[in-house]
Amino acid sequence: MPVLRVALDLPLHRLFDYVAEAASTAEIGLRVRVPFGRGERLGVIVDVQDGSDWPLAQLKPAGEILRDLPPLPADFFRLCEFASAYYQAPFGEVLLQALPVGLKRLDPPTRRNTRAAKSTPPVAAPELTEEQAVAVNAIDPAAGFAAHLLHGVTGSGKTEVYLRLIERALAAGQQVLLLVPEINLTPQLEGRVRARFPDTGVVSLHSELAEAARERNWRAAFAGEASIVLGTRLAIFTPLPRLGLIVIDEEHDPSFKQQDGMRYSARDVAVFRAHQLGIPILLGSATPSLESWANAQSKRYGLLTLHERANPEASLPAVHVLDTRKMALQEGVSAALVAGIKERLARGEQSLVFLNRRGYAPVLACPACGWISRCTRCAANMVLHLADRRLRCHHCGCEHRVPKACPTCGNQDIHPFGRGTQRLEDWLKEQFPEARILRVDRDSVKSRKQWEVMLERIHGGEADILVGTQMLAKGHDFPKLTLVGVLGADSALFAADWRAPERLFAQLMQVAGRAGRAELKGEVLIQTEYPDHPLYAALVAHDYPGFAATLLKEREQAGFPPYAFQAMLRAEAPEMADSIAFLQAAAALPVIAEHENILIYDPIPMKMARLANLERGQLLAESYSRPALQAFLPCWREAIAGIKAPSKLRWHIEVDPFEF
DNA sequence: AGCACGCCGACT
DNA sequence: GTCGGCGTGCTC
Repeated sequence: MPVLRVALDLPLHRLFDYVAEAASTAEIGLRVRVPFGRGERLGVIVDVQDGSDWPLAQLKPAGEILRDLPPLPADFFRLCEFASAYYQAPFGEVLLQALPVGLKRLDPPTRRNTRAAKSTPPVAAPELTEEQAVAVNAIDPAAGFAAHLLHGVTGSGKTEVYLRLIERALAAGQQVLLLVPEINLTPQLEGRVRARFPDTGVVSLHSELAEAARERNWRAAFAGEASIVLGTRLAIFTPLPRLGLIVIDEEHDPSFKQQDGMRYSARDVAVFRAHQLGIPILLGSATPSLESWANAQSKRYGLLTLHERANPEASLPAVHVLDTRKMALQEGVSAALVAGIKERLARGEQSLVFLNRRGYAPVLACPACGWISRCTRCAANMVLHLADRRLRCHHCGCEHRVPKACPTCGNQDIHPFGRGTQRLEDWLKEQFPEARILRVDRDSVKSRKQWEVMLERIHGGEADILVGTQMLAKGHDFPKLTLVGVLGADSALFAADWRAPERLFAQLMQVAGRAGRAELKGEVLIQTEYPDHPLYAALVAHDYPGFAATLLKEREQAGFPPYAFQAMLRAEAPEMADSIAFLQAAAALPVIAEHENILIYDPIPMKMARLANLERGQLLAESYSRPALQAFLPCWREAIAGIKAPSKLRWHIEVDPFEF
């Protein structure tokens, strides 16, 4: 009797075998109901064989094979195998995570009708600039795998390059996968794609889509009915029968990295997928990740540069650094910035004040006894939100009412320290009573709908001053915006996380790009206590390549990625001592000595040591050789699984870790 | 991960 | 005397 090898959604690094009455390799890739333990589960048939490693008599008979969906193809399995091996994640988990929830249910779902899209005339393609044409022509779809980095400042017309390449792929009968960091923050990109290709099936795939819509879109993509798939990181695992091109917009964006479950980088998985299929991949950014930049410098990736803004009238904004040590500040705002805003108000132009800290104030404190509003569950301060008079922990989400007096000494005179967007908004309202001020952060914009309404109001000229967090920095064209002020950026300069400067540069570059996109000249004022920091010098000079070269040199000297390859073992338990003891045991395992070129650091508490009542530690494993690290990790993982630990202890391995 | 079985404290 | 705590072991 044939034996089915079945992948199940379990945290186990193995497959399960079942006997089937009649099955052939034609069934590989189909879903199957199988008895498991005392219940039943849905799995995916990964192989059909004559025998099994297990005693045949112990194999249970497989249940119904579901045939409402064509079999998942071999290249999809190979993609999941790669991710599973690379990220040390169980194969079944990787595989089933790629399916919409409806397809993971035991009962075959009822099929829904897909409605036909109505046809509208396509929006005409604008003429390409010379640099755009060079970029488009550099990518040869017939040449097989090639990765290209498209480096272009905001407004240089990267999207038009994507659209031309998409057009070409569509003409060749191929599907295109376009990945974006957060689809809800860039509704206009989706609009642009649909407007340009009105007769082509365009579907979006992201986590905020309702279950039914996500399944419908996934099916359309898998069936090859949709030729353009526009999605967030999770879309990289969609099986696409005719995939011919992958485009990753804002490739540096941290949201391509999944931060829970399987901690994968959708960008890296995408490069593997393109390589596996022998198709081109285009990575676009104004501030590429150092990894991609290094790959372009070493010619592993092609480098395509758009130096100029597509609209020649729109010059790059003038960036000025304001040394706040030499000036009096009012509520953290310099007189120069106030004057700049005043000027814009008089001219009927918009200003944006960027402060990447939401809430009213980051902490509430008692000057008499030194009490501060700490979260009881996390190693973090509770942020004051004055709008609803609550203290909120931005890490675990717990919150409570603002106390009227100090909880420890009873002092009535407790005050907020520091500034968030709400406080800034209040102060700006006092300063500019005649101005219309709009605050844009996760507290004021909670849904895609609200975000669209907000964008419309900004575009419609309903706001004179925008106050906001990095939400405001994401790819938007505000034609009347001519001044950007940046507050409180310095803290990232000296952060323990060595990736912080790279992120700050990208963020500031992005927010600076909001200023002066049309015919109006833009100005950016950055308030800092470190005006001579090379990061600000690079911003003033609009010199990403110079800044990247400096950072890469530092990374090389320090032996950091991309010059070293890392994996982080993290443990969390109610007591830090248990987490650290576990990590110490992992650091002392004999498998480490059995592998060459593996360096294990000492266990340390994480920067956010306590989160939601769990105390967390981490242990870094490093190698100068990617293959050496990859050979080591599965052995290490297995040995770690054998360590005796308190039952409440949880652990995971993160390959290519982000947070330090 | 679930979900069993399996041995020690406070309840009808 | 039982209900139930979660410690450990297994799932083809």
